[in-house]
Amino acid sequence: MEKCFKKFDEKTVEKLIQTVGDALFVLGGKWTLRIIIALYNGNKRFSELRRAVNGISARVLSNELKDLEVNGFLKRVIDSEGFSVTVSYELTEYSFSLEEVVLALSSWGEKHLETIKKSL
Amino acid sequence: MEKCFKKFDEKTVEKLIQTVGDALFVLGGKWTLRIIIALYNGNKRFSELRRAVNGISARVLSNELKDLEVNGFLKRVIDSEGFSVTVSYELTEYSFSLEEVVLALSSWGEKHLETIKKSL
DNA sequence: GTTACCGGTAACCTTTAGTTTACTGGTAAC
DNA sequence: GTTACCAGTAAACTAAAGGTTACCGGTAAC
Repeated sequence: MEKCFKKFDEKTVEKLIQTVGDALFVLGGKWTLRIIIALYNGNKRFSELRRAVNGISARVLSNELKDLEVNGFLKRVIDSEGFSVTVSYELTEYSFSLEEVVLALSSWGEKHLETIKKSL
Repeated sequence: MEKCFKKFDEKTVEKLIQTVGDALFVLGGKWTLRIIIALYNGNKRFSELRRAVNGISARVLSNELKDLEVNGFLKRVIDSEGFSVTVSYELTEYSFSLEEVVLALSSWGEKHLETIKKSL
């Protein structure tokens, strides 16, 4: 039960610490992944995102969207064809490289919540 | 290239946002996962952890270890058999439910770093 | 013409996370 | 006996993240 867990050697652990750290540096924020996920089922406008990502303030959403654009996760799409200009946000292909991460976090988060509920 | 990404419906997205949020609430910190990973290749003592998890201060490590123990990720093991008492930290089985998350984050983090290097 | 939504921005404030420095009492090596 | 490692802790601080309130010009409905 104990020794069987020692499956990683030192070098591997060192590398895992580094790469997981790199990933969390980008994705570890409270809102980053939630915003990306909210765009998984199609483009959304600013106010739609505010509703989808419950609890986020306009200021934070605005800042996050800028960061996400700079980091290549989404594009700001301006449509000036109609009477009024509309802005919407569209994921880039790069965002979809996060699918594995999102699914792993999601299924762990779900199990974790169950575990907590049982222990109460 | 666009429509093919719309593979999640609204309900699914809503649930993903929730569960990923729950997971990040526990794991999203700067140090949490790094400490857990550092223990993957066997128990470590306080000062060993400080060295393994580069850059962490004693205070933060101490606090994190308390949280991790309360949340059931590790046990503080006191060995008073020798001449001097030694303390070490041991992962619980529950920590190993994180393997998928760790591997997903790690491989994404690695790819992300390459992407950034190329774009410079 | 007033009310409301849209896509934000600015200024200010609070909370959380993390750092630094200094210190503790005990063991052990030189 | 002094130097150093061990496992931390306390206090005081800084930095970063996030929240609150108020506001902007524009469109559009009633």
